[in-house]
Amino acid sequence: MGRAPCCDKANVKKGPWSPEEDAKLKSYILKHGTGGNWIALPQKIEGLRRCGKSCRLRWLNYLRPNIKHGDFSEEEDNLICSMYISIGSRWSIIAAQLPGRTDNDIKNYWNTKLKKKLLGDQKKGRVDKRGRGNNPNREMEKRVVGGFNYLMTDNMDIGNCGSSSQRMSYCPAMALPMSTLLQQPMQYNNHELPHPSNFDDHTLIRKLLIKLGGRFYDENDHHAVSDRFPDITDGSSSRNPGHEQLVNDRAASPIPMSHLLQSDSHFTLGLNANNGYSKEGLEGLEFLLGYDETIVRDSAGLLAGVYGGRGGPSDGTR
DNA sequence: AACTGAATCAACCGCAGGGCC
DNA sequence: AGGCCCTGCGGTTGATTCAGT
Repeated sequence: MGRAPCCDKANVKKGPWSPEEDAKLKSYILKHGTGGNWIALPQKIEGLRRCGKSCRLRWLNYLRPNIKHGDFSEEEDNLICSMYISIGSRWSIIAAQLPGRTDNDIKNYWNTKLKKKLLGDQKKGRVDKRGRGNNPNREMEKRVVGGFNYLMTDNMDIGNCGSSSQRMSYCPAMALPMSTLLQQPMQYNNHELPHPSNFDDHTLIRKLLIKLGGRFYDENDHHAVSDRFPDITDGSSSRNPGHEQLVNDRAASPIPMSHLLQSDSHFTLGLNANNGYSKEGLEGLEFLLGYDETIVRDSAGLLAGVYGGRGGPSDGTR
């Protein structure tokens, strides 16, 4: 049983591409196109002993025209961070918003630089020879990211952001300036994984949640919409096309807080272990919020509700 | 200058999903 | 309906480069 290999592994070259290989692939594709079949492509190129998958990757990430390499701008940083917080590691979707950037580039950039920037520039804990391994930072990152992903992705139908034709595309109202995320760098004991109760930095995440949650309203609170949705009325975050329409749409139908707290609500995060939510997500969420169950429940439900999320069961797989 | 650990990034791998037969 | 094949995606690996001592 098992899947047939995509190519004859014994007869294909692996590893870095040589300039000659690049030239062959590039000139062929520019002349003839890919023919809609990457697997068959290498056989058509004289002297190119590469797997079709490898050709595709090389073309998409390096050879195709208008690829942008090198430093990311502050604008790009902001967009990547806010989109990561919004939709998680959907690199291809994020890349689609950054002309000339590839998903691989963005992924690498996030993993090597932005994540550290976002989480603060802590000293390293125990690491292996290659800087990987089981150290407190990585563990914390996993949990923080797990919490973010759970909050921001698992409970949201991001397809509700923007028009249906732009399903899975960037939701501009969710963009946060990098400065917001960085205003309170994380600090913790370098030598051991901090227990959530000692993890002072959840205040940063809370700030983030509060900022995001600011789009919510409590039906018992009769403040004007403009008080609860300042970014809608001050125009400060309207640099993205379509933003104004989107926030106006939201202002027209803010979600009552009571929806969050109904056990059968689409917007509620149940904390019952049997409800199917991923353990990893809940742990991350708890970690982020210092095991404050009320805040965990309210924030997750709130975020899910704000962004049209469905609090339905999830097995944690995609 | 040499060594070592950390950072970077290109490339690989396995899987999921969709299209086609 | 079900199996096969291909594409695209995200996670991971490993070679190379960089920086610190």
